[in-house]
Amino acid sequence: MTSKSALKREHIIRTARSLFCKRGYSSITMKDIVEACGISRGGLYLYFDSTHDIFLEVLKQAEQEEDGFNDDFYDVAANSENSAAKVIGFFLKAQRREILKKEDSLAVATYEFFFENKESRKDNPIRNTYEDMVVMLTDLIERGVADGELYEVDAAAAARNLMFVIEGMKVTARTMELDQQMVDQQLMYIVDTLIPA
Amino acid sequence: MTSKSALKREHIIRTARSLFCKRGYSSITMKDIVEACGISRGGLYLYFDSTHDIFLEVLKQAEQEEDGFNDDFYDVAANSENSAAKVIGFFLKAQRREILKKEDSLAVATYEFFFENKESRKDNPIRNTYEDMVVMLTDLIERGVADGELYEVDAAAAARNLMFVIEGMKVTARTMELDQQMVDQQLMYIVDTLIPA
Amino acid sequence: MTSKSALKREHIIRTARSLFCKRGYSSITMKDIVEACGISRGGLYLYFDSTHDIFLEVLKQAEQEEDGFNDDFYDVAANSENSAAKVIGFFLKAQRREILKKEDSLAVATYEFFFENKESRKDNPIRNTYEDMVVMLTDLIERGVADGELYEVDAAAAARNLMFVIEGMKVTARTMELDQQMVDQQLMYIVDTLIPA
Amino acid sequence: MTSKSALKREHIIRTARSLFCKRGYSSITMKDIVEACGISRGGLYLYFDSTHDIFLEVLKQAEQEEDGFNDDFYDVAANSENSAAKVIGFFLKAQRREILKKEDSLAVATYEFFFENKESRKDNPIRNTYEDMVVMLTDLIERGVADGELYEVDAAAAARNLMFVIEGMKVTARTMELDQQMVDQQLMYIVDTLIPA
DNA sequence: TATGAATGAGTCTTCATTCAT
DNA sequence: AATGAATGAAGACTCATTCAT
Repeated sequence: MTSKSALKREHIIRTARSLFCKRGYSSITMKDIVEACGISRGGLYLYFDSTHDIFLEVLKQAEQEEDGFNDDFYDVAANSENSAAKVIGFFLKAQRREILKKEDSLAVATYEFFFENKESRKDNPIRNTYEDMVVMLTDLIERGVADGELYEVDAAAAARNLMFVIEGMKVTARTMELDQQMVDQQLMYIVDTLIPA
Repeated sequence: MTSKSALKREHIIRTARSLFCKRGYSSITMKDIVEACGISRGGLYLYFDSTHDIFLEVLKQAEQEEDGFNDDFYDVAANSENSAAKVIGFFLKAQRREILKKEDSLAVATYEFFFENKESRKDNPIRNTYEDMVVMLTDLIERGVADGELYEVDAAAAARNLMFVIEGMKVTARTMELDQQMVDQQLMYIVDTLIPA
Repeated sequence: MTSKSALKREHIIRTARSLFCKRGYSSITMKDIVEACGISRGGLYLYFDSTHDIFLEVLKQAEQEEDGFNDDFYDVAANSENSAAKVIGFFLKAQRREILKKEDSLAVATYEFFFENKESRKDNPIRNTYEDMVVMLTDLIERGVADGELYEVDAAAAARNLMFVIEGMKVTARTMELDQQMVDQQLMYIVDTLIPA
Repeated sequence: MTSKSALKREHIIRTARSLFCKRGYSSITMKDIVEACGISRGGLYLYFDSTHDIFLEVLKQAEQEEDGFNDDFYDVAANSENSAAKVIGFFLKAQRREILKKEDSLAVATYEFFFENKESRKDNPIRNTYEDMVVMLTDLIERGVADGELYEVDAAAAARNLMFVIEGMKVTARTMELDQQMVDQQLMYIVDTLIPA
């Protein structure tokens, strides 16, 4: 049975998450969260000491969901029936969604959080998930190269390159303008540099 | 003639810039700037109404300096004596510096600023300089392709790809960890996808 | 039979007392006591309504212990075998300990409590014990004077004088500095003014 | 010319002082002072950072006034025309006022302050003034003894004894009850132990 | 122009106290 | 009896902004 207290904690995290998605990290105050949750000032402090702590929790939870995707991705990648090209396509499609996501994205909040918290950079859920992804991509590309499906590229470098392009588009979508067309153009370009026509 | 007032304005902008470099955009207050400048509270308001306005001015000035570089780059690129490969190398070396710059970089402040100011995204100096760069790179790559110096790529897509990888590394260097080695690996990789060995 | 409830009450009082000894009266909150006792917030309120009430109870109990000493003192004083000088020496030695006691003393808390609670000044356990002591000392000195053991002093005034010097040293030890040597000097001085060499 | 700012500072100190006299130290908040002064919350912070700092200033000022008395006392004591007995009488009369002072006394606030601030005990204006007084009294009693005006007492011990009795009465007047009669009785007693009839 | 004192709104944080279980 | 979640009032502190000089 989930205790009432655990449910409330959940409620706070979910509410806070939607605030962080809408308005980023830096500008959110404990008061904002209190009001959005419809609880008392003191009540929030029973569960969390600061927006920093709350965001960490939001991140942790978001990563768990993301890990779900990664697991799926891993399964797909591990299945030798699927060609590397196909898996890469699957991956890019998912990333495309992330890049273009507006309402529901923690991207801006996460950037802001890590700008402010240099200490947290080394060991945090985001970082770990990120590195996992690099490893999976590297393996995948290696396999593709071995199978002659992909160009003869340095798999590790290519994997990271992919990640940097995606990261670059993610941040550009949130600081300048980035339309769907351009994302598609880029993804296509990446595919072209990896997969012989 | 530079009036006293213009000098003071300059002084404010320069001082604020160093604050923004050190501590980003969001956390800087009018009070911080007043204190760093050694002027009076009221005095600052004679010149600027908010940190927002000041940052805009800082950006404008930073872009002017950058334009200086762009002009140089343009000259180098336009000089038909220089091979496209050589110019791209020149460009990448400059970007490498930007990516790894710690002390003196407005990157974090700029990200924070545009995260908070969605309105400013469409028309701002950064954006314009950025687009100028894309155009120059596109021209350059086109020429390289035409000369048979580069692989047969879609010049526009390749130019943007370059920019996204760089942007991705810039933001990663400021939210996670990114060492010089990895930057070099990536730049090498880019070169390899463009320039036949 | 000691009920469970009475035991808990005891536990609270004892725990609170050690807090008051360590940190005085004013700064102690109900929360502090709850946490030190390891009981629930609501639980404490079943027994006491405020730190004020708790402190009163602590005082009452402390006075009972002190009354034990006073009874002993009274017995010693009443025993005509003991010279007045000897009894006074016995008394001063005990006071010396009190004055210099650091860890385990309620002195600061008591001062703070009565500073804040003017109403309680007239009738409280401290006051009563104090007056008992004055009476005992007065009797003792009277006897000593009658026996020719002490100088011819006004016994009531001398008794109070003794008490004021002690009080003065007690408070000085807790607001300024007061070393053991000075206490001894003073006790010696008092003895000299009372007892012919 | 006294600047407006210095006047306001003065105003704050005077207002705070009367609060400290009325209600002691611990219970006074920055808000209390703000309201008593009729200024804004932020306004007070322009001058002082905490009640601690304000009280220190109040003490400093009070000590300056007290030093005025001490100077007078010193002059009287130094004038060889005045017998030691007369000077002691002068001193005791002044202390009598202090002990019985109700409205206008910083005594309680000062005790509370030093209970809370053990660090400040060693070097603070109160302490210094106190030690000055001990020295003056010691000199005075020494002289009185030399002149045969006083009993043959240890001057240093007698001076401190005097101070402790006074301190004892001061604190007793503020934690229990102490009427004028008892004070007079005690002062008389002190005189009797020092000055032959 | 320039100053810096002054304001007051906004946020953080802690606690006494209550109350459903 | 006992728990501990919840509340809301209270106080600390900071800043953007104004204004008299």
